[in-house]
Order: sequence, then C-alpha cells, then structure tokens
Amino acid sequence: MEVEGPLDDGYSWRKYGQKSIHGTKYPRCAQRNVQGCMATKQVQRSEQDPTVIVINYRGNHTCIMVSSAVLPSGSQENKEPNLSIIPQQQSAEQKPSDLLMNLRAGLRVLTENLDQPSLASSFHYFPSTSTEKMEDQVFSSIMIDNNFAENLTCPSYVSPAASDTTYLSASPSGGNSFRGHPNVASFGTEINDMISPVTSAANSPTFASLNFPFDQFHILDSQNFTFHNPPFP
DNA sequence: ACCATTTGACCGTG
DNA sequence: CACGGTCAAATGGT
Repeated sequence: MEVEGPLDDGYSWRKYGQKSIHGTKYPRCAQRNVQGCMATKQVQRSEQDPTVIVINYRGNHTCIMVSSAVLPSGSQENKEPNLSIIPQQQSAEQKPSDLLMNLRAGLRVLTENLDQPSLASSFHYFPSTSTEKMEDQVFSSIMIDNNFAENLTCPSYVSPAASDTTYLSASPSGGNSFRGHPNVASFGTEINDMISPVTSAANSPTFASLNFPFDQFHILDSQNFTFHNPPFP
C-alpha cells in the first residue's frame, strides 16, 4: 500500500526504540512525533493473535497533523512544533485515502462528552500481553490488516499471513481525560483484569467488546483523533 | 551526504 | 534488581 507511509495516522512519527518486552514474543516499537510534541506511539504485535497489531498512543499532541490528506487546504499551518492545538472539528470525511477507508470500516469509536450520562461508546479491545499495563495517558488502537502489517516499520511485524479483515479499535484508559471519572479511571488501571475473563469466555478469542462512556476526547477515526485533555504535565 | 532506522546502552521506576 | 522507556552511535538506504 503506497499511501502516505506506513500506518499514517495523520502525524509523522520517527522510530526511536525497539524493545523486547518481558513475556512477549514480539518487540515493541516506540515512535515519537517528529514535530517534537509530547505524543509517542508504541506499536506491538499481539501475543494472542499475531495478526493483531496493537498501537498505543501516549500523551497529547501539541502539534498538527502533517499528512497531506489531513489538511484539505492550506496545510502550511505551522511548521513549528508545540504551537497549535489540533482542531477539534475534524471530520472523518477529510481523509479520502484508501487507508482511511479501511480504518473506518472497522472503527467503532465515537466519543462524546459526559454531559450525556447514558452514552456508551462501543469499542473493541484486543488484549495484548498479560503483563502489559495500560498506563495513564494511553489509549490504544488496534488494527488487523494485512495491508497495514506489511507497512509497519517494525520488521518483525511484517506478516505474510493474510487476514482480509480490518479491525480497528481504540480504548482510552486513564490519562487526563479520565482522571476523576470513576468509571473510566478504574477501567484504565485494571484493564487487563477486566478484559481477560471476558476474553476467555467470549466466542472470539481475539478480542472483547466493552462499552463505557468516553470523556472529553473524540476519536472520530483512527487517523483523526482529537484530545481535549489539558497539556501533558 | 543526508536522513531514517537499528540496536545496545543507559536511565528511571517499582 | 528487573523491567520498560529513551538515548545515541552505528548502520543502511536514497
């Protein structure tokens, strides 16, 4: 897939580390936003299902998206980092790339404010490792797609195995957005505990579905998410 | 030559 | 001390 680059999510990332995580077969790649903002990205292959790629986004973006497809016009915004906040009125229609189409196909997440108390957004979480802890400032998105896997920069991620299914999911956990919100806060720290039993019992061994109310940030699609969090401390 | 990635080392945290 | 995250020199590609 020769779109803008591997797994382009609207930002430019530079890989700065690859570590073998204890108890996992696959290494975890760490990527940092090249624009110098605090956001980092971790990419790891799922233990349970090697076709599952787990992507953790950490921290807040203080930069703008750089992907050519993201900003329809006048993408000259600012080349300087740390200046602008991501515009929050992004719409999923702004990225007409094939990649986006694929992503959107599996996307389950649309967040809302807690103003609407009963709102529960559905998303899928693919458990990755037993030891993995979902930290503050993290939400993960997981996608399975052979096209994506081919384009991941971690060499070990390249998978000849084909899966014609595209999954994408996102799960916020902890972080500024959720601090102080009882429901989500507990979810953030105990995510694996919560997920595991569901996973073992569920029909699908690869992921569990959860519903919970989101708070304060939007994930309109995987390439086009917006944090409304306060700045990274 | 420049730039991105790789990879071992280093550092912080629990 | 173990583990995970980041740094930075080395390496490879363009």
